[in-house]
Amino acid sequence: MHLLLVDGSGYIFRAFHALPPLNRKSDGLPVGCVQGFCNMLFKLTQDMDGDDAPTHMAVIFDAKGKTFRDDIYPLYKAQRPPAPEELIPQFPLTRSATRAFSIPSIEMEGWEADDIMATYACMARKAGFKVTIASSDKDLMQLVEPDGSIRLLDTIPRPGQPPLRWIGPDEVFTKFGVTPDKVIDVQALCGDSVDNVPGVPGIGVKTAAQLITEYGDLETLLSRAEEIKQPARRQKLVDNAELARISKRLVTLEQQVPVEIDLDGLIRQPMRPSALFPFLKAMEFNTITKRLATLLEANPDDFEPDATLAANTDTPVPGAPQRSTSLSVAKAKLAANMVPGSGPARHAAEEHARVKAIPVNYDSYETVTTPEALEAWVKKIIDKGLVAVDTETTGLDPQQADLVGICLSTEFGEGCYIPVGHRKSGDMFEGGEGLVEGQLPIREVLDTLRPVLQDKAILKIGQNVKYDMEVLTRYGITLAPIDDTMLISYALDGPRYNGMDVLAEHWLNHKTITYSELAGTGKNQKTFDQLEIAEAARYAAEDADITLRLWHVLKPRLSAENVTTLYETIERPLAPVLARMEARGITVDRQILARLSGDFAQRAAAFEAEAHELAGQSFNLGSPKQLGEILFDKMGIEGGTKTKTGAWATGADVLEGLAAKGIPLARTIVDWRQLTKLKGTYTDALPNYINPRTGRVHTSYSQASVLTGRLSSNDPNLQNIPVRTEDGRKIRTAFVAPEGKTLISADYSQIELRVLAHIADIQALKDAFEEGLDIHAMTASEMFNVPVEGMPSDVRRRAKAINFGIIYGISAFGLANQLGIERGVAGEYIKTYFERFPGIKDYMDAQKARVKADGHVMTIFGRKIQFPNANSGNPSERSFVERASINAPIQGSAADIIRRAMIRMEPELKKAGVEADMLLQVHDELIFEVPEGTEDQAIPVIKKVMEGAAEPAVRLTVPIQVDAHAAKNWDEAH
DNA sequence: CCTGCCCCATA
DNA sequence: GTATGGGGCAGGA
Repeated sequence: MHLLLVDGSGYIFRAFHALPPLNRKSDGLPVGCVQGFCNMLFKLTQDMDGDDAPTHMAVIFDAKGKTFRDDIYPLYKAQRPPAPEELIPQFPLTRSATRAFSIPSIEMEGWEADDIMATYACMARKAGFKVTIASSDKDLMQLVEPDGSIRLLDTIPRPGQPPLRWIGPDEVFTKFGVTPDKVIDVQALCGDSVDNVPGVPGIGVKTAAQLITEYGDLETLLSRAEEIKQPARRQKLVDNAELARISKRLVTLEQQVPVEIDLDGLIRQPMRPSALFPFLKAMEFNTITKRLATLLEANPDDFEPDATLAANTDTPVPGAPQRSTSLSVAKAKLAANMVPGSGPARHAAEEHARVKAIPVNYDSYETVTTPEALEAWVKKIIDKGLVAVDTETTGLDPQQADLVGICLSTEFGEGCYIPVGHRKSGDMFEGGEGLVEGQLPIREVLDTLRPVLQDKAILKIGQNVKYDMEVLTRYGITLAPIDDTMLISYALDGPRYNGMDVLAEHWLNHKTITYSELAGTGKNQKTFDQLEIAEAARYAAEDADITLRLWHVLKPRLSAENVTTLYETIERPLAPVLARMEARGITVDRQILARLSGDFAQRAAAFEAEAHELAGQSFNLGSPKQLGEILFDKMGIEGGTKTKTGAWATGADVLEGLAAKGIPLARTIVDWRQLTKLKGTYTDALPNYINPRTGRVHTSYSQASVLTGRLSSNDPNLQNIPVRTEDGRKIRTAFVAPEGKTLISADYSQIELRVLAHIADIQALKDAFEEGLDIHAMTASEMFNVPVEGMPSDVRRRAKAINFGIIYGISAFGLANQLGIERGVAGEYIKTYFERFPGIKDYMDAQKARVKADGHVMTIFGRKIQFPNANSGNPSERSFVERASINAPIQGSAADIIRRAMIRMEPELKKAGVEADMLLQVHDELIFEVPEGTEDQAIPVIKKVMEGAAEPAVRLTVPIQVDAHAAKNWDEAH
């Protein structure tokens, strides 16, 4: 028994590249490839004839669409150009050709041809077959068997070489330097630039083969990577272990594809003139027709050309065996990836168990107070190639806090604390005087550690490393490269377990010492420099120890759960970018804010007096409770609603309603609230955030707080600076460029609607964006049959609300509230919208189904957004999850896009020779500071980076538009 | 002094 | 209808 498997897709591309480009038949259909394909197929069967002729045969093709490999690594084969246009109609024709030759043609959605071939080869070998795979694809070399039961056959003509070249174990060894069973391990390390398999950067086939030969296999190599002598090579492997594991999964062929045809279905059939000649004649392949006519002793004139083949169809050839029609099997997830017992998942589980089993031992921690001890730690770090680092400081503001100590750990269960800034508790007014004795001088410690902290070959692991980076930057140390357990956890599980204490509790079942236990709480809480060194050391060294443990638990999960790409391409590189933005800060004009505060205070006081007058009594306008009682109890206004705790609702929408009903007090309160809000939250608060050292305001971005992947900003929050009202915008005028500089604001136009159009594949929306239309007006025109020209503003406003509603997972209830209309009317609007844009409903239903089935939805860049209560018994909770699951991929994909833009921005600006400092991010907007007069150089670069940020990982099917303006303050630049 | 609630600023 | 952070009030320590 002998099975011949033909790599059909390989044959097509070979035919395409080997033959003169445009060979068309008389009706213009390009068929050059089909012709080449037929010739090669025919020649192969002729060449294989003889004593050892195949008894079974099939041609296997790649199916359209994604495979499980795209889930593992979205960049897989990402840089492949799309198939040439003239090739596209020829794909189905090659299937028809195969069937015309009475050979089964097999392809399955969700799998590559290689997987199907691997499956058949494996099946056949077990059944005692000999297997030949006609392909020169090196990825198939992993299937070669030492006993010769599976071989490849390379039939590409090469000058000076025999037409048929067998590839057995020896040939594989020549190519990869290892036996066939180790080929995947080698490929995992060296990668493949053609298919975009990453491998370990900087490791080629030779090095890979040498490493695998020495360590036996990939997993052993990775677990013992720290033993490698060459520092650079060791570091590459330690850093990129997960990438290697991913690569291995990408190159490993699946041998368990659920094929529908068994081996008996592949028994060779004689060529049948009734199948063959109608096809060949339709294709107008005269030469091969003649040759086959001779061979089969048939007369082609007895057959009519198959008319169905004149067009571009995949109609089966009449008379061809039924079983050989193409298969289309629904994409199924590979069992191997789901089972916890398999490769990366098992590795992750084992690491978790190993780390968890070792209890925290505070006695094992060391306090470093001598140069010798410090040197010993440096040596340990160099030997190990990685270190967990944590800094202890006097406060929480990374732009102000002073360094008090550094903790390190190279081996979990161990750790040290290096105190450098503990102060004596001297007189209480000065807050202490002088350093506690017995600490190494801070300069000496930093100078000793600097080489390892900046060493490219030593990985620094931290929890919320951005903080430590900012502190250390102020002491002249650039911490790099880094890994961050908080960000790894965020990439895996979202913001669910933020904070090291929660992570330690959850993953290690260990309660860490809390800072309150150590330093007290409230206004008497000690700052870190006031703590006893011995006490501080336990807490601090534990931080480093736990961080390293968490890293060992969490890092392997990245590859086991297909999150490596997200982490490596978005989260990890973003942290240093944010650190620099925070360090730069932005100039805020104190005078402007002070003037505004005065103005707002005066006007608010007038409103307050007016309100007391109208209410007929004095009361606290800031108390919703008192206000509600006055409006609805004392004044007896009808129609008030209660909040869920039973208090009167007095929100702005309620008050607007009352004002419209002719209650002047309501309007007065709204106006008063607006002014006091602006004053309290902005004009009074912001000046307190001006850093005395830099004279600027430094917000802090949280990279790991938001479910959808957005950033959040706090202390102060610079992502909610007012913009909608005139008074509000005045606050923006206080955000200024310093002398000699200009601000640039660049914002994505309608990014979320564009993302929606792409994800949900809504042609009407895409067309509108392509044509640069006013999207809300277009929607209004579609929905209400009103021409865009001269459209009343209220019609557009309604459409705009609906568009936003769609993004938010619309409900009739919510839309009615927003527009102040009846529920029923809102329901009709939604119905009409779904009719006009039918794909939207499909998208929404798909997300709802997905979140129920998987417990998560995904952005286009593979960020998973978890909804643990997707199947909650509580109906309102469930509806909430449904709406959020509709919104999350849209908001999240947009968030991923701007994150990618931010990561690329600095290098691209530098490359373009443009000096521009990125200062702020406000979800769809980036703010820069540039030297005055260079705006026109900076803006095009900024726009280009932002507009192209999705590429090449995702090719968006809508244009992305960024608007950018320059001015001296944020209000005018926006 | 801490916490929950209400309200409101942004995308 | 989505996602946040923060100020002020009120109530319970």
